[in-house]
Amino acid sequence: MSDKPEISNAEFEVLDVLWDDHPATSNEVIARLNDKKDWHEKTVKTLLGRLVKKEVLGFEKQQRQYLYYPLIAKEDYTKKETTSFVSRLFKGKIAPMVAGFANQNSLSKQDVDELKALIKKWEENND
Amino acid sequence: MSDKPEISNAEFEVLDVLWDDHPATSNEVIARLNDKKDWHEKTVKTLLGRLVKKEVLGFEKQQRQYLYYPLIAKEDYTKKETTSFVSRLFKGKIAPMVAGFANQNSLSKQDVDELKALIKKWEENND
DNA sequence: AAACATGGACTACAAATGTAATCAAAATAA
DNA sequence: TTATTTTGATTACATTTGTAGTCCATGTTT
Repeated sequence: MSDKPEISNAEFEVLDVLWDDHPATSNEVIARLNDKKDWHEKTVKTLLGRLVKKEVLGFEKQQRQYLYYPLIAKEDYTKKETTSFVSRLFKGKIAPMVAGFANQNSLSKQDVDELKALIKKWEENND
Repeated sequence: MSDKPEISNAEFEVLDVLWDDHPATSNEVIARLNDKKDWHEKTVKTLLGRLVKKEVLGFEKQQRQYLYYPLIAKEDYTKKETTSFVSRLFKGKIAPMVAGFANQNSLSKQDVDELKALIKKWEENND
């Protein structure tokens, strides 16, 4: 039925600023990307166009400009990506991935507290 | 100094069977991939060649064939990939990623136990 | 109104990627 | 030994991706 979008890295950056706040004109997107990336205006417009063609973004005309907005929720996207990432690299097991992460990066107390909260919630639902 | 390998999806599949067991001839790799992927022999060989060129794989000649083996550890690769994944999609915070995962997939008791063990270990080292 | 600026559409083009086929040298079979 | 097979090396080719440039219609400035 519906095809998985297959969003490239560069496209993702564009989509991400729209997730942050939308709708937005191409110029707003360009301006916001300017902080992070050193992309030519035309490049960003190409990426916007590609995302529209991929049905990842929609837009509505405001006079002569377009107001772009995401057609997929960041949450949905990240969940799917995470599932496939964990499945590819960690045989679908989340703990080894967290272990590798913790080992490479430093976990803050807050990270740990949040994880504990998650676990607690899980345990409440599974007893 | 050293370049990040930039391993494509197809290349990753090949590398992954070599992580499972190596060294291996191209035919062994092809055979093992056959279970998962429906790739032509020539395709796999191309991928092996590209991985060698990228210095992700090494090989030594055994008579006329090559015995391929990984030049990078899966553990190192997954750690780096995980860090960059979490950083891109979750602003570097591990808990939201686990939350999204747990919400999309079902966590087993074992998953939770492993997470708890990780946390415990962290707490022992940080008091 | 004439000239210029702006915005999206279309075109460009090299590198990476997926997916093989062809070639040549060596090993093997007839 | 001659034909055939096998193996890696080289070549092929469409698509995707990164990164813009050009065209054209419309909006804006003088």
